[in-house]
Amino acid sequence: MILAAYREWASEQVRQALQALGLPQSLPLEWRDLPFAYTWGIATPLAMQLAAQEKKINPDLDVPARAQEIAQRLAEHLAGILKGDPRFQRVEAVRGYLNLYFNPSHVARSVIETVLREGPSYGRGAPKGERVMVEFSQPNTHKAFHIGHLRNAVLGDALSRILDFAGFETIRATYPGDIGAHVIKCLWGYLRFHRGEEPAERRGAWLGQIYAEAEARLEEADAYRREVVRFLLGAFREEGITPWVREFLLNRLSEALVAHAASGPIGQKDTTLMIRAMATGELPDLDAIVDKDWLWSLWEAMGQWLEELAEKARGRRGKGGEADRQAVAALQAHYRAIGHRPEEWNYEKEIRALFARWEARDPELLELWRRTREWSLEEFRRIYEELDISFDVWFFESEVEEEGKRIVEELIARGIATDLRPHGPVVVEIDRLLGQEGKEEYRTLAILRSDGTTLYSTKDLALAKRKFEGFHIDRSIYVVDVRQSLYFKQIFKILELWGFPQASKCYHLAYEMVTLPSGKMSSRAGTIVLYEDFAAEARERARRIVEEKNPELPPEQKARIAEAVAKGVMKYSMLSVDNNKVIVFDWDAALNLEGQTGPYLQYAHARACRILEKAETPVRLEGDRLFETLEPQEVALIEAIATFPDLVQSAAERYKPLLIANYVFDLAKAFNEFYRDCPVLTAPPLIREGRLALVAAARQTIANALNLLGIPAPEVL
RNA sequence: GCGCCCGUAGCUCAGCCUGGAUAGAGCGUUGCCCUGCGGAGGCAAAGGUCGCAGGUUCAAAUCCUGCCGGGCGCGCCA
Repeated sequence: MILAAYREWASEQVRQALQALGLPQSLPLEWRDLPFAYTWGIATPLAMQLAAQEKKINPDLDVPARAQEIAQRLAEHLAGILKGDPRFQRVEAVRGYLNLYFNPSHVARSVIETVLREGPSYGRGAPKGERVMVEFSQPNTHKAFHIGHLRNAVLGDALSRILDFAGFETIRATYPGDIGAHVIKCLWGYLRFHRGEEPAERRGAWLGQIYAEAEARLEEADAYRREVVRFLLGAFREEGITPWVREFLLNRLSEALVAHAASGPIGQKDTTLMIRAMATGELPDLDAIVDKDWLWSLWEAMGQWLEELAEKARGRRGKGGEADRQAVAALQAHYRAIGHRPEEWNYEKEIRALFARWEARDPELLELWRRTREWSLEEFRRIYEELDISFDVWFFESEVEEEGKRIVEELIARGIATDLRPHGPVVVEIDRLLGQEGKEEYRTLAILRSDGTTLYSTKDLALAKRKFEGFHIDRSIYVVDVRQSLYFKQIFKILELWGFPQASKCYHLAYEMVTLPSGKMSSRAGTIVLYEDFAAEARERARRIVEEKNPELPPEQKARIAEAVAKGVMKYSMLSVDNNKVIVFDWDAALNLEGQTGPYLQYAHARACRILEKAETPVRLEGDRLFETLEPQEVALIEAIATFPDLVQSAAERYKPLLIANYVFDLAKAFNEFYRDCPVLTAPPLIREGRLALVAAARQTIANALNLLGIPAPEVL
């Protein structure tokens, strides 16, 4: 903002110089920062561009030499006309660049004045008159809140803060997943293994454990079922089997299959699947087999067949008899090893029954859902509070289900969606609708299950409508992990086909996953890093260092500082990596308190506070002789301070909190270098006054920038 | 198969949108700096075929094309 004014002034001077020297003025003038440290000015490659242009007419031209010549002439001319201007310091031509240096004291004053005048608003952009909704943090209730969710929440929060500060009217929305398969599974696990239990605290996390346990048991049950079916279909071709045994088993099996096929259309379908599987030797899709009770009866029958076989084998004579007996014994051993576990066989059936109760709105189940849902939500609220993250709107998946179903009907009626029920789901064949059949760009999205129950997409369509119509937003940002990129592309396209003009203003801010050195986090393998544990460890490490550095502080202040440092270290480790980069979570790297970390920034802020506190004099900017001499470190610091407003706009435009994260680090670094080399309190009066004002401005800017990241800036660390 | 993302120092990452001077940090390693406002700091050294190959350009880590490695997506999951 401030620098922009200087840049404009410089541009005007260069334009006049070009005219005076009879050089072409057609090229757009570009300015860039000087690459050298501790200098203050801007540079333009204009002369190189002019020389390149001349080369088109004169191909033999030595471009670098000619560029330097032009730059030299411009520099000489500018030096002449700018002499005496208070803003100007010097101008030079280097390697074809035209470098223009500003009068440091002049700029210093205007920068610092601006910061001190605007205070917490320094860097705030003018109102844009545009309403933006940022949807972020969509954790599932009944599941654990882990560090992947943390990345999302921290990123969305920072983005919201940045957009708001940049001048957009920002609405922050969260969208917990409070219904769906995961909820049913969790409730099943609760009812089956933990009915009536309720821990006194951390009930949300406990529920997450129940969910993980349920998943594990279901997976185990699934493995069991597969083994059973594999044995049923493959026993006759096991190693060491004899023709006599094989024939017997195949006979019994075919009899059973024929009988089942005769039982009706379902039996026929199941039998077909089984026969095909037997032929190919591949396991059939278990979910496709409808009558699982029949499968189970087959399993029980298999036990009897083997008994029968064993009985008959006892009477077999000769060489073959021994082989037969051995084969049967092996089969029986295998059969017993797989075992008889009717409960596990039926887990899946129980889940389906629970789903049915849910769909029928069984009051008892609804009551349990409401109660347990609240356990999770109270934990989410506590986490958000802990992290200083707030929401203007709470959407719930459960609240948009019914509307979603209505929308699907509307889309069918308008020919956008294709109804394949009852043999398939309701789908939107997007590529076909766009007239690009054969292309695989948008593909096909299912928006309602064949049984009429809702999908994630059903609810998202309803949610989008609610955002547009209920909140009159101009723009809609979805902070969701990168795996859903195609999905959101599809949803936005459907919104467009549906006729929402805001569809083009929907943006999926994708971010990469948080993984572990060992790979993906998995609840099955028990490798999920809970937010809770991360935060506890962060607090503990922060507490230890506060204890070490400031043992004399009152305990409650130590606790407050540790809290702030923990927040800083967690958030910064999530924000200082670009969105599209996987964060491989490493405890020591994530919780390091030195180097490019949150506490480094907070430390710089605390140091500035300390100087201001010790000065015991108000910060003033009076008299003309301030900033007459400036150390390079002072110039660098002022420059860093001055770029903040531009950076805010850029971060908002590009949806990149990372820019702010990197910026605060550079700023804090500049401050620490200044701190080291430029004493404030012990300096002579005039210099002391100027530096004190600079410290105040630096402190303010660090605080403002940290605030955009949601990181607290304590006065004492 | 189709699509998206990543590949820069021993490790973790900025820089790429919008091409520009000697490619920057942090961690780690080595050596310094507290009788100065807080050493959670600062200074210095070592460390680079910017994945590879073409192309565009006066100029390429940056733009384009092709390849090679790695990750992810393409469900009646969310």
